[in-house]
Amino acid sequence: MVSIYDIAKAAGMSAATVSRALADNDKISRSSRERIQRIADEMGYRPNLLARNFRQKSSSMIGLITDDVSDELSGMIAKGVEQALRDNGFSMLVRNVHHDLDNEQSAIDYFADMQMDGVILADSTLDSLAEVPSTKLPFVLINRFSSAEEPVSIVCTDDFAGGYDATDYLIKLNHHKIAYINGPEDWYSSIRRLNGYIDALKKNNIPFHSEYVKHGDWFEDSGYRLALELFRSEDPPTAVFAANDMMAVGVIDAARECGLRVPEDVSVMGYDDRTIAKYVRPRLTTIQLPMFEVGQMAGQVLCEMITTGHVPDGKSTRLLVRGNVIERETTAPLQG
Amino acid sequence: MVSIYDIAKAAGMSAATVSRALADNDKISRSSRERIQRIADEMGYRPNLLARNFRQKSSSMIGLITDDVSDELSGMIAKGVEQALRDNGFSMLVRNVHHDLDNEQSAIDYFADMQMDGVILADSTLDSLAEVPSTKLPFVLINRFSSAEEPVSIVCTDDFAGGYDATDYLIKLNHHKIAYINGPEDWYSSIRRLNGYIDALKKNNIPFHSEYVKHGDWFEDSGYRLALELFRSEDPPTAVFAANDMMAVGVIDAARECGLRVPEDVSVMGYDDRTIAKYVRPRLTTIQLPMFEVGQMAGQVLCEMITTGHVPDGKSTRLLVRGNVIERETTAPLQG
DNA sequence: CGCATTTTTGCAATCGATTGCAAAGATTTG
DNA sequence: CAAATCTTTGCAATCGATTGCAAAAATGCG
Repeated sequence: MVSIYDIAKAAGMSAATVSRALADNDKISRSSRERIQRIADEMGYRPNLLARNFRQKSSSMIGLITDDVSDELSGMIAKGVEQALRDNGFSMLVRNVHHDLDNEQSAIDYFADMQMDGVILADSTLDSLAEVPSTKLPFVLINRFSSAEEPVSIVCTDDFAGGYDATDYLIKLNHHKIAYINGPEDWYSSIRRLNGYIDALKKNNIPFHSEYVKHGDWFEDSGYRLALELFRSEDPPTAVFAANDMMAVGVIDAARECGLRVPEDVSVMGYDDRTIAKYVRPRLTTIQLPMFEVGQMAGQVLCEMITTGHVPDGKSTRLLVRGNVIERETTAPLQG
Repeated sequence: MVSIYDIAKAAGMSAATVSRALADNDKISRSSRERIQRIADEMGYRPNLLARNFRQKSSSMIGLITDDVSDELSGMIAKGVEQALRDNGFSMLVRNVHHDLDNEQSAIDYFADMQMDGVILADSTLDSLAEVPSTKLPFVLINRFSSAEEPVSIVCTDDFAGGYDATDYLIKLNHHKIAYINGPEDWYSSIRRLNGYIDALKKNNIPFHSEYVKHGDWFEDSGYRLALELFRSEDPPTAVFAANDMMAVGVIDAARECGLRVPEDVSVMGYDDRTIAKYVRPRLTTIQLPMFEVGQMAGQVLCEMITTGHVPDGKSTRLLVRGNVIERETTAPLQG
């Protein structure tokens, strides 16, 4: 490998001059600069970034901690993060921690030892126990919360608004008997979506019936079972809002099983807008979460923190990203 | 930050000794080793990996080049790669190149400058023009081919076998009129799957009808349109095999539109086993590709190349991974 | 031309670790 | 007890760049 010393020798100048010339420093005369540049090209010089970064005490890399990149939403986040980082001259190291706090801590330690410039902690499926990570690196949280005192930067999808918008959309379709199949009770995101649901009912003067709220486990089958209960109850709902798309698919199955047509007899609303939402029949109306943009924002915020020297004003940044209702085929105005 | 020199001072020994002690080198007496270790812990010493890697001329990182991590299959590959790398003490830098060869080249250059230990080039959607990358780094290709002389390592899903197995599965169900909706004609993977389809017909003494082979563009809608043509033709097929799951969903739509029941009147077979296959109704029978394992194997092979010093025997390694038929609800024995 | 400025360049230290070789210290052995 | 051997430690170089400061060269000006 050719180093700046080799170039220096070939050019009959010092390594310092070569370094500055290649950095296009204007302390070096134009003629020397061009000559050195040319020689470097001829010799096929490539800078050793490890050496440079080491000297500079910054790796120009940031670490992305995620539970599982192969999850569709996490993948979108990763893509957005990578995009923003690249635009800012950073690159992205990924570590899947599989819902394990020990893995997470060891990833953070590794990042710190590697002199990473920052960390993004994305979308922990463990959000019930999401904590502020212990690290001195600048970091940004995605869809996680912090109970700590210190200011943190967070980019989050707006679960409350999502719950509200979904419910409000169904109400606008004249539905009053709207059931909500939530995720597990102890998840923050579940709680926030539920609050959005409740708020939408209240704002529209629709009484809240606790029998209309069920808690699933995010999986299809729980949506199916709980919807069955709802459809077979005394006073079945005319619309069901599920807290994710998988459970919504289960709801559609349950409706079919009960001889109910979707959307004519019952409307179904999902959440997340995963790919499956476009492929099930009827196509699922759902809340789309712009995860790519969320990742991008998180990346951007982190880069700014790094560039400008950590936390802006020593204050927490909290970006709430609102999703959109994507109207497809599982919702329709209430008949009669 | 505390360095080994700080520890050396505190311990009254030289930095060399500290370095060796922490590396658990047995040239250092047990007592010194323990004392140094203890002091390091007390001072909260963390090794600077950038310095270490720089000195060692190896970053312990490998680069993953992919078109788009947010694609489900690429995400699975990335997950498998990361797993294998971590097991071997490497970490993974990801770069999305979005089907752009310039991006790919610049990513490779960056990786080389960064002193990465290797590169994995995954799953180019551009496979028609997949070429051997120009790099001196050890690399492994995933689902790509090389037209070059030099030996390369490749991990690939077995498209021929996939095409064969899918077709054979339908034949075993007594179908003889089997249509195949392929991807674009100029994709290698399309060609190989088609050959598998043809071979299965031949082995089972079923005449090949070119009217039964159509070329789509991988998207749902092309599956729909081409299936419509098939179902409305003179002699409609009793089974349709689509070269991916998206097009298969289109086929199901077309069948429904033509008043054909799936699977009673027509069987439908997909390819890839994406998540949507489990969520469409009826659930899609398809060829499952173990992408996680593919990624893992590629990672493993690369780590071995790096550890043992590049290409084994100077010969190409070519691992072909066969998928499995996942029986679900869109296929059934031919009636009557 | 000589002195003051300005522009270019080089010296040498530095970042934090690792490592070959030699030296010092400890232990064994005849 | 001295010589030989083995164990433990330190010196100093090295990896490839960057950078503060000083020196050298070029230029300007009276």
